[in-house]
Amino acid sequence: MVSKTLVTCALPYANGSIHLGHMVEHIQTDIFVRYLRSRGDDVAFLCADDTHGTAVEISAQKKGVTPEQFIDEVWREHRRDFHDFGISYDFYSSTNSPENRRYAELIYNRARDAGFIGSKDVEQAFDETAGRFLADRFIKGECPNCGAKDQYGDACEKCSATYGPKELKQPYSVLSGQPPVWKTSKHLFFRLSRHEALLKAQLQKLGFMHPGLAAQLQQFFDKGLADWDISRDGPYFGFPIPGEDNKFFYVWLDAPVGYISSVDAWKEREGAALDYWAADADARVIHCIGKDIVYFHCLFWPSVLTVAGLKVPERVHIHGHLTVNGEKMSKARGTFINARPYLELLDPNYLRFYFASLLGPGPEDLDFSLTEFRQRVNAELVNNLGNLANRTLSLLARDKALAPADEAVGGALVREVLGRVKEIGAAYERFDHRAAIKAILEVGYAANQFLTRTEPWKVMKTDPAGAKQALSEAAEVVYLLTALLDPVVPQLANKLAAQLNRPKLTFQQLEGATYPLLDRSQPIGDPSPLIGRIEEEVVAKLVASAPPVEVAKAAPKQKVAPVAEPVAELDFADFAKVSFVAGKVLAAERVPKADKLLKLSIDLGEAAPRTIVSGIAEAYAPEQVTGRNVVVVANLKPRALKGIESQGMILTAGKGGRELVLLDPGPVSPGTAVK
RNA sequence: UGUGGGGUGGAGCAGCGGUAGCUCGUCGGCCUCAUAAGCCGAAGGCCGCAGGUUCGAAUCCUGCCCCCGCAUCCA
Repeated sequence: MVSKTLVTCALPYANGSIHLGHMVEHIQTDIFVRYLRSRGDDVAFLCADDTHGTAVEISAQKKGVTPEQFIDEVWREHRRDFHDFGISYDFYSSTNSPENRRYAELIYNRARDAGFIGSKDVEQAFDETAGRFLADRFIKGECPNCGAKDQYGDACEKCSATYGPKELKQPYSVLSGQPPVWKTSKHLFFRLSRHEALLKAQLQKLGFMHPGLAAQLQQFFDKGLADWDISRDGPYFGFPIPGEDNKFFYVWLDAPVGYISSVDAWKEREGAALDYWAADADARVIHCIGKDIVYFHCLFWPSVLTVAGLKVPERVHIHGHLTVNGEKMSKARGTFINARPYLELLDPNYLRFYFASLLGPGPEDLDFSLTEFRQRVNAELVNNLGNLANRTLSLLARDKALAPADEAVGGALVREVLGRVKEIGAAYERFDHRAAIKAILEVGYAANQFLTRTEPWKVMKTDPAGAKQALSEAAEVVYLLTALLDPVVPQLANKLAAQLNRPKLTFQQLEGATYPLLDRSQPIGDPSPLIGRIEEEVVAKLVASAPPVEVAKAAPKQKVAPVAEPVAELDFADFAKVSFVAGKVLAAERVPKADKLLKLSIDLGEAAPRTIVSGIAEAYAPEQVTGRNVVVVANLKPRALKGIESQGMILTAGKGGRELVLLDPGPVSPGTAVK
């Protein structure tokens, strides 16, 4: 058993606000950490903002501030959000810190010395106006294959041809609109492939990660581990690479380093991190991440740490994502709920309890259903547990005195609860918070039953001592709840403790504890309702409240969320160029290896039927479309999809996927123009 | 199509070889200390489908269907 534990959450990207999706991770980890602390472990709980990269730079530019100013403001906001949700970070740092730079350099230098850094010349587009190299997605032009305009530099969205950005015709920079020039630049690569055997072994290590997800990573070995481009040419918002001229670490290199450097920042001591991260440190590291960034944490990160002579995490706990009312959080549906609007409407303990009651140890998604949220929290937290405390303490509050413990009469209920403490702690430890909550609720039921059975409010009139005895035993259970509930709803545990007029219990104290736990000579405090119910109207406001503009894209920054461009007005002349024609589907078949595509043969009244590939396979089976009349855009430039040339497009209505309907021109003969 | 996860009463889940269970919700009754809380009871399921193994399968095996995520991909 090691003496110290470092626990981290994934570093939120400094390009947007904290939302309820983030909170799933930070709340469950906070529960885990609070349990470990309660049990007496020496835990450091750290996190930081991930601040570098082009996305942040561009956001800052748009706002007319420097990147440093931008991330500083976001950092304050993030820190406040987490604080207000009761996330008990020992320190919340930033990757744009001197400590982080130092460790990024240290790791890089060690990797280089170990021969793990290679270099390769990469010819890249350069924007002379903007004075910077252009990543593939910052350069557009005409597809060399099909001539489609405004295609990105790596692949054509129209004909799915892949090519290098240099092959684009009429290329232009997205930043300046000017044609780029071609420059060769040296890029540095991390030789991940050298660690294949080591990583395979790492993934097999018991308890390191979810076995199913480890199996999924197998595909990367099958494809062959690719070496990893870790350098970007300046100007780039990040750290310069030592020994190189105008080269910077790619943001994903220095981001996880934040797990290390935040220890130094927290301790305000250079090298403090090595207490945890040195290969032989008497400590363990546990990361908590979402399933979207498994690759980085379970392949790249262990490899980097190993080559740098540092400790590989003992455990990477991977959780699922949050859906709202069963669907992905969406701005359009108003279900994209940020942390701040939630806090303005509702007590954070509700959400902490609700998430806890749903969170299992695995990577399954969990749903924030508004009705479920309100019903469960009201029934379980407020009615069962909150009311238990209140009904017990209210009766006791008449003179605030407890009965002396009498083991001959009482203690059965308390002993029963004590018998479950271990199980509850074990559940918290494996992130099976819903199992912990379930057990705690059973404690609540048992105590409520006990009160119904002993009827102290009635007995009080005939046998005051007996009633006191029963109430005091119930109060013991409430006292136990101060420890059991503390990881999930710490503020409420504090409140209970205050009403009992005692400090709250810890799991450590509960270990080997026996009845009675309460010092019966000490009076209790003033009871009051623990927490009120969630009102339906308030929950409704949660989704009704205008969703914030900025969408925080959790981790993979390389995927920039597409911004909906306003639909440009179209001249009638241009519109008239489009030829809509009625057609009849003669045959349809699925396209192999594509679950959205159907290959259709369509009669347009021409000499030969057209082949059109359409993304309707999720909504229609081949036999369902055969024989149907459809509307076809007949003069669209042909484009290859999955190697099949599609000679047109069929019109559909709906948002896509399964929700999609073919437009029917009615009973007209193939070739009839549609206007 | 590949890959991972999953299909158990209205909802969310547990059970993973031996009489189908928990919470929420619904309905009925009891109680009145308590935040219109609590307690008791009821209705509601051929455990995705079809085979097989077994004395016995929700639980093991085989095949299939459907859902979700990732990959591919959606003119």
